[in-house]
Amino acid sequence: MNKETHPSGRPRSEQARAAVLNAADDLLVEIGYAAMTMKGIAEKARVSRQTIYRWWSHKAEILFEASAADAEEELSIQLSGDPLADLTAYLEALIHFLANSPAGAAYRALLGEAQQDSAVAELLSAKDPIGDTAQVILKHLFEKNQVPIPLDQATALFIGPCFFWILSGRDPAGLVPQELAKNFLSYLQT
Amino acid sequence: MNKETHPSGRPRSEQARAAVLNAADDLLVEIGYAAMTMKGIAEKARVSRQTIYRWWSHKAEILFEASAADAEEELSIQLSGDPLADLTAYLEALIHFLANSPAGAAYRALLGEAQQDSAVAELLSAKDPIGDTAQVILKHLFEKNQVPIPLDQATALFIGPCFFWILSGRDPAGLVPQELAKNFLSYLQT
Amino acid sequence: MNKETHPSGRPRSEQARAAVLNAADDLLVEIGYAAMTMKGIAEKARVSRQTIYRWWSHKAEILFEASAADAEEELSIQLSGDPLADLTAYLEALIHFLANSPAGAAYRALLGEAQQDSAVAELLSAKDPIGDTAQVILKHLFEKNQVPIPLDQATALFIGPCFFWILSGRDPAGLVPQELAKNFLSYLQT
Amino acid sequence: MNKETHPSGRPRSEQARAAVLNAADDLLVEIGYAAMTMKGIAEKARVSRQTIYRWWSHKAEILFEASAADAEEELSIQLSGDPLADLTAYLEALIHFLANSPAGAAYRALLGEAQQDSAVAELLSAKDPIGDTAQVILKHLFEKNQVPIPLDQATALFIGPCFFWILSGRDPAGLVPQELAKNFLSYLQT
DNA sequence: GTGTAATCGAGACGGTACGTCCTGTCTTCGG
DNA sequence: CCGAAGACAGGACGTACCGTCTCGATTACAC
Repeated sequence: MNKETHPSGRPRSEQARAAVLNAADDLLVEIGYAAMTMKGIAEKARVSRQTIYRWWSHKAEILFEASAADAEEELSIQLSGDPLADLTAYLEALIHFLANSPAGAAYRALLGEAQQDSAVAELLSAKDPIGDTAQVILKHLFEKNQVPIPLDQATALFIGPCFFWILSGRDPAGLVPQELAKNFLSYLQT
Repeated sequence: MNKETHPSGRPRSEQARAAVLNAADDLLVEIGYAAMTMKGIAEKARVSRQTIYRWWSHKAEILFEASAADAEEELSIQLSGDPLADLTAYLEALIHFLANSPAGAAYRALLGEAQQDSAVAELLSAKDPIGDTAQVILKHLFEKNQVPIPLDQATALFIGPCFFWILSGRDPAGLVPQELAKNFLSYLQT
Repeated sequence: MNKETHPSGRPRSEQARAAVLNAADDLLVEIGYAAMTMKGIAEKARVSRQTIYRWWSHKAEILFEASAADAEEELSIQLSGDPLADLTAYLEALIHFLANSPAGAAYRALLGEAQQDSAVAELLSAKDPIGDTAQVILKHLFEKNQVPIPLDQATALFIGPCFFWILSGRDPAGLVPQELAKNFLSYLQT
Repeated sequence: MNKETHPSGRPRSEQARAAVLNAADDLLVEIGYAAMTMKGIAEKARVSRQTIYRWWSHKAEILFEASAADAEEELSIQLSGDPLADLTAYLEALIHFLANSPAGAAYRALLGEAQQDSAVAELLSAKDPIGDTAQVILKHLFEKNQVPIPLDQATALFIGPCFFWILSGRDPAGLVPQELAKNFLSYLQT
């Protein structure tokens, strides 16, 4: 038996699920997170409101599911092995993600919501697209050298400045990824 | 003289203004930003809804006005002249502000809203309590030494890690202000 | 069969409909038409405001639906066949209706509103409780004798004096139904 | 001393009074009675809201004062001495007044309000433009002949049918003043 | 002239209803 | 059991008008 045994009754409609996630994605770009409503998503997806509430509890949850894969992909870079190049590449991807990508807009919206709503906060800490991908880069980097600080603190030092810069509304053009990467590397060698 | 001559009509009630700001402050602590409503603020302040809309356009604007002074004060530290001590003290204040203070909760809420609402974004960039106070510390620090990078980028490097750490929902106990300050100083000397 | 097949979705709640009409009826008696509000009706009926707006557009429409049946009944008299007796009985019913009955108060309110609001005017002309019932009496009367004037003009001659007397605020005790009926009959014989 | 001795202080502005009455008149024609507001009148008249409330208590009161003179004039006909001609002329004036004149629209609005608001009812019964003018005609008519019924009841018989016809929303073109007058005269001779 | 007093405009105040919107739940029918 | 449709109670939205209030400015009469 390879298939999950179906309990009984009509199975969940994959079509409805996809329609909801697509609608959420589209609405985020079209009208923004704040203006998104459960009702709006349902109508855009041509899906009953009840169906949405059956499978998701917040619009945050929908958006998270809708954008997680995109976020993961946008922040996954090809590792070259050259530390400076890899760090720079990651920061470039991160800046683009946070400042220009729809998935990044979703992330910023969710992070904003997470400041107030602990359910959203848990969602993000369970699977943090930025923290997770950054750790992959750093873990690879640290395998060669012995490093004096914990991985998550290194992550904060690495991406914190970019994060602050963009979330506080500053112009992303003012950031120079290579400088930031160089600075981070020099710190590690201290 | 120096007093603004009253233009015409009944003057604005200072009592109403204060009542609204206090009500907003109280509600933030009691029920949180997301659950705050204009109606709720009006009722708590024993003020007409129209009176609120006459002077503020968003709950964000009210909260901003209500918490700006507190934020400013909490982030203003006594400068000792010792760079490491001053930076450490500021970071301690910042961490407490972001993680534990009501004014900090207001700030995080506003920052979250700013990701979606450009009106709130402007509000914050016009008078950013964190950026502004951090710059004061750094400006003072830089007067002695020539520094190779612009002030605002130095600010990002200085506070970015803390900022990321807390906003991404990590435990503030994991931060060691003195280490962060030391690291920042060592970077400056490169 | 003869039952309307239910189109789709949850069917309209008969309970809510009745609660609204009752609430409107009660409020008319308790506080009067002018003081009635959509909000007040909703609260009294323990019904959502939206539910009211879904089915009625004005308070006039609610009141009309609530009082139409009562009005019809109060103005329907048993025909005896004796012209003078029938006309007198109708005028007595009409005077009581206009001057003392809640349904009559509703009618007077609607007629007042109709002077300003064409939507209400249409409502009343589509189903005018007074005009309609009076015509029934007169039509029956006219079957025997040939009558030289149109039915609606005869109606105006018949009930116009009572109508004017009461709506202009005069004391209904000053009206003598039998005299009015006698006068009307003598006119018909001219 | 023929002038009321002025008590003290600034005297009432005749200009403001006229501006308010004109504004009320204009607004009645432009937007109708229901849409008229005290605020709207004040703004149209370029007058302070307080000034209005100082001298009038309802919009009904304003409108009454604004239209009373017009109503009086429109319903005052030149008496020829010929009963049929005079009655017909009056009914023609009445029909035009109720159906087409702005002053008549004001009257219908006030009468509608009077059904609900006793303050307005008193206003109208104190100085009823229709009842009063009709009585003038009838009183003159009755001076010659002995008449068996009270004046006010004769008034109701005379104008009631027109009154009902128009207020119930029927087309005034369906009324034939001369027929009504003839009918009324024949009744008097019974 | 110099009060004194009631007027005027302007416009803010606490209230309250408006009609709309969205929430999350429910009740139908049909697949 | 799922899903579409849509009605339900509830409650916030931002607006409008209510009638009252507090201003400064104006305009009369009385001293």
